[in-house]
Amino acid sequence: MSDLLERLRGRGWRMTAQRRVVAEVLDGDHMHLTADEVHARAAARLPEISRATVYNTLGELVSLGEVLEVATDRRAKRYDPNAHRPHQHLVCAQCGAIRDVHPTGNPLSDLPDSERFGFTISNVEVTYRGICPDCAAA
Amino acid sequence: MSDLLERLRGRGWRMTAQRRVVAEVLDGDHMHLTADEVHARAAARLPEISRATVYNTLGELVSLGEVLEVATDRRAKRYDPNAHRPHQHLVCAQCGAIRDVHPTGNPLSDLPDSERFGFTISNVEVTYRGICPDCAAA
DNA sequence: CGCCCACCTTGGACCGGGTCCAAGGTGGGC
DNA sequence: GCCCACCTTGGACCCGGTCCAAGGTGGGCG
Repeated sequence: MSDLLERLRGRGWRMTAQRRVVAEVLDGDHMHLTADEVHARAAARLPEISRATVYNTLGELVSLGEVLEVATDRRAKRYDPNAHRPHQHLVCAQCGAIRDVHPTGNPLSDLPDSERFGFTISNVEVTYRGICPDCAAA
Repeated sequence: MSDLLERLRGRGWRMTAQRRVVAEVLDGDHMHLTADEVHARAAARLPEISRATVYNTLGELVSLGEVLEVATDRRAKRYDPNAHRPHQHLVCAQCGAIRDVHPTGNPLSDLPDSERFGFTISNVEVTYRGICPDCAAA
């Protein structure tokens, strides 16, 4: 994702200060930030960026396939910049910490035809839930 | 789930007309209703039942383990009365239809220790997404 | 190099699902 | 049959997210 900006420009994305800042925030640590957290970090560099623009930009990055939306709880969506390697998520039921994980095997092969009800399945999401070491210690 | 009412009474649940109606709505067809849909069906039998009571009752049924909350999209939570047989969900990406499915194998065994980051994992949710036959035909 | 317009940004209103609260009602043990 | 702990109610409120009309600007073209 490091040359994200080039790729976007190459796809005809008009480059603006706001979009650059949002892309750079995501490109930093590989975290799972909420839109509000992205907004806060972006605003630290570009104070008057609006919430609406952050939402717009995140939405575009998602539809360009550069960022993944993850909805592991019913609070805010989170944005995962690790869009180029397939993975699943491990979530702490207590503090909400999220880690990317890479299960072996293909979960799709666990679903027999008789359990597919004629659906054309395109995608499988797996969420592992448990208690993280920090919360277990506390 | 057919003697749900007995079980609840046995657990010291005070029986009221509202709770009975909500439990009966869920006990009917094994569907995945939203709270508003439960409210609508309950109100058909008990016209002045309030939204708040439906939410309270659903919340209690969930914490008693009699009903499962399923959050397959970011719209309303759905309530799954099939709490006594473990299963996963198959969701139509277009119309939102949901089916219970029973994959073979244990998805937990696909996650090597090195990918568990010290978490104590208690639960795995799998959501299969695709297009249902009806939407494919249209 | 500068113009110009298609596209972008903005703040604020609005939306929908859900939660909270204080006041009034009622199941069911005694 | 009484009484109170527990339940229900409607309405206010919360929060994440979306929409909109008005104003700003990147960057292709001459």
